[in-house]
Amino acid sequence: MADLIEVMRAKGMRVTAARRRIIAALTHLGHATPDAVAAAVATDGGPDLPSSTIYRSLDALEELGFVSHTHLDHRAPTYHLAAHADHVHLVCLGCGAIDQMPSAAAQDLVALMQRERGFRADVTHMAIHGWCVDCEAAR
Amino acid sequence: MADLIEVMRAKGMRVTAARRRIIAALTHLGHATPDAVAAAVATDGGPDLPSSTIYRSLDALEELGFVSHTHLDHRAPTYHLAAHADHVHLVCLGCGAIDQMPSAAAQDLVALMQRERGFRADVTHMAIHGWCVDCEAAR
DNA sequence: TTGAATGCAAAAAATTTGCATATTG
DNA sequence: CAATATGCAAATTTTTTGCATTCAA
Repeated sequence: MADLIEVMRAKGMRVTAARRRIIAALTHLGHATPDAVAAAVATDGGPDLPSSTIYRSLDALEELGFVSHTHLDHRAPTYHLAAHADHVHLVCLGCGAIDQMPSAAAQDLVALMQRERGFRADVTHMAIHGWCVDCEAAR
Repeated sequence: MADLIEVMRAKGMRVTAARRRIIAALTHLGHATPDAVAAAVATDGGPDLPSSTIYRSLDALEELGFVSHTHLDHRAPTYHLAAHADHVHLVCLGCGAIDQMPSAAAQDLVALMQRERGFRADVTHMAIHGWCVDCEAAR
């Protein structure tokens, strides 16, 4: 996190209280929707943050590369720190359960995309939808 | 599509004009946001469909398994017919370009998830984010 | 006939924007 | 001091819901 602060400054981006609190919330939550981030910072002792600040901060941090997001469920974008242990999400379409596997599981796919398309994929936190053992059995 | 109609009836689901038009729009468009579907049906000669009907129909068709959706970009869910040629989407975080590769490219990953977690993944139309050759070169 | 879907209007969510003010570097 | 970010209010955009009416089977 110390380096995150460094990079923010290096990029001319300001290290404000709001951003520190949002980063702290993400660190603590792991993954969170903008709404969940708002709820989290609301309980850290500081004043509530308007949603505009939440959105703008997440965007800024994402542009910087320290935060990214995926769509785990139907509607909400889920943000997380890039430094957060990287894994892919196995989202069950039946019960909604979310399992994880190390991103390395996708290394062959990544290599293939690189080789055939010159595409440098970021499969960190990628969401893969399907059916978990239990729901699959029930079908 | 004939079988789609059959299955709809078999499931006790009704084959209405609205649904036929929405299916036709998806067939024609390939991928489309609810908004794009609305725009498409608005030009097929019939009356405009209220967004509530668009949403409810897409949900119903998705539940049936004939339609599914992914999140290609930041905000909009993109729907497509399950029968639509299956591929994974390579979405560039830089320029937004969307390339495709056959879903088979992910077969190793699918096998791994199956083997280690009993998870039956549907990688059809899965979105993979990253950087295309050009944007990567520009970084 | 009768349950399923539609259409419409209104409500609820989610996200974005403008602008004056406060803060950071 | 100058540029950047915040806070707040308002506007957009997107999605959902209730309910009377219509339609498919």
